Amino acid sequence: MPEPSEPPLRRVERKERTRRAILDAALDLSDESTLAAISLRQVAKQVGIVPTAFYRHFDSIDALGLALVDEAFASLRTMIRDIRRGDPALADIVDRSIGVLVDHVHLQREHFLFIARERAAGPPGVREAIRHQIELFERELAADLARLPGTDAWSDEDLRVLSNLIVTAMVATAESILSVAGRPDEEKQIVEQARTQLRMVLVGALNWRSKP
Amino acid sequence: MPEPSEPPLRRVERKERTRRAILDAALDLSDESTLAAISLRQVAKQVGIVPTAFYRHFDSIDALGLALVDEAFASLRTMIRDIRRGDPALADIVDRSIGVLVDHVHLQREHFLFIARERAAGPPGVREAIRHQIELFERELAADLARLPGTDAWSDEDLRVLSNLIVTAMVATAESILSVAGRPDEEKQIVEQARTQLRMVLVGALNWRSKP
DNA sequence: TGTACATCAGTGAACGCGCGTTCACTGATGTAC
DNA sequence: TGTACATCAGTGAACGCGCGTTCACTGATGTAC
Repeated sequence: MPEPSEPPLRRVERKERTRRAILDAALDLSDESTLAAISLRQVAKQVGIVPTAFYRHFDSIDALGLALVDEAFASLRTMIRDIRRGDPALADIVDRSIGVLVDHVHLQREHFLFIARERAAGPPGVREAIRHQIELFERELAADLARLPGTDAWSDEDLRVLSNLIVTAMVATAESILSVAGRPDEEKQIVEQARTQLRMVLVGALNWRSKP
Repeated sequence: MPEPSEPPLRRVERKERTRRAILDAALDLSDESTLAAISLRQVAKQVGIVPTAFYRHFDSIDALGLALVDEAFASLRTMIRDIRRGDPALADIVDRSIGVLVDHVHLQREHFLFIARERAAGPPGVREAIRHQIELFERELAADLARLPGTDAWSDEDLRVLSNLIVTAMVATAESILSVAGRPDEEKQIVEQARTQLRMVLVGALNWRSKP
């Protein structure tokens, strides 16, 4: 009697598996253009289900988009946790942060692409959700910055402004890395550029408030 | 005998007028989502021509997209010229540059929206064209920065890095302004934030190379 | 100025296709007893 | 354990619609003589 290596899946497990396949297919297909341009039928075809079965999992492509935003930012949050881990000695904070960013851009390539693209071109609800998540990141970064030595005299406002500048530069760095995928020399240049930028910004920050 | 106020249009003039109407309609329609999601028939309908007449002017929606990139950047270049005009006294360069940017974002709202959106989500050729144009801006800005006092000892590389950081921050500022359209209070905050960021970056730049 | 012909922006019918959504259904899985 | 019924993920036919593209055309404008 052959030993069954895979126990049969429960109904809920099968459903979850199809849901995953739909999310993966949508992420994959929208990489070719954008969420706004893919059809329910394309997704269903790629998953291997009949178009009407889609409705058992999502109300619309827009609802699917919001689920993808949640997923993408969940994976970004593990990145932030990695950056936070270890002590924030100012000396190597730049190198370590950018190192983690680069690693995650490669590991979570599709999620970064999705966010970069739909932030600007997604359905309104999706854009809004992404904007909100990025704002949350800025707030967290501002709180982290407040813990660094040398920022004691800073106003909350200035912390947020600096945080926004850093997040903007990091988003742009991630986009640049994605746009030169497969050309390691150009990527190295971008990474080096990001390091220099972050250092320049920190030099500016450390010399801030000496002026008005 | 009534005096004819409008002389009859030549055939080439009529054609040019239709071409303009097509470009305007495409810009208008893609504002609702993205170039990748609008159809030739939607454009034709908005212009008031039959779908097949579209082909008298463009080979495809993609070709139309490239024409829009050219137009959008032509209008951006008038902005750059405005910023360049007048002497580059470091004192008010930040306020003046951001003032011009804000004015142009309002005047050329649709062009800025188009670039922000299609940069991330447009057809590949369109993305490429936008990326190229932004790179040209960075080079020009680097050349301008080289003429400022205090950058004599800078390497070309560092000038490009600083230029990229500034352009990135300004693109992000333009996007933020567009996203809060019609809420002047929030816009004021964004503009104030952009000023502070640019000053922080310049403080960093002025103190650069004192370090390694 | 008048005539004959060429150009060409825009027309309109037609095509096959993929779209989102409706509906009644099937049949395996789950549950109550 | 066995039976009877409920649930529900996925099916398949059908709908009306908008899509890009083809083709032969019209008729106003332009040009040559």
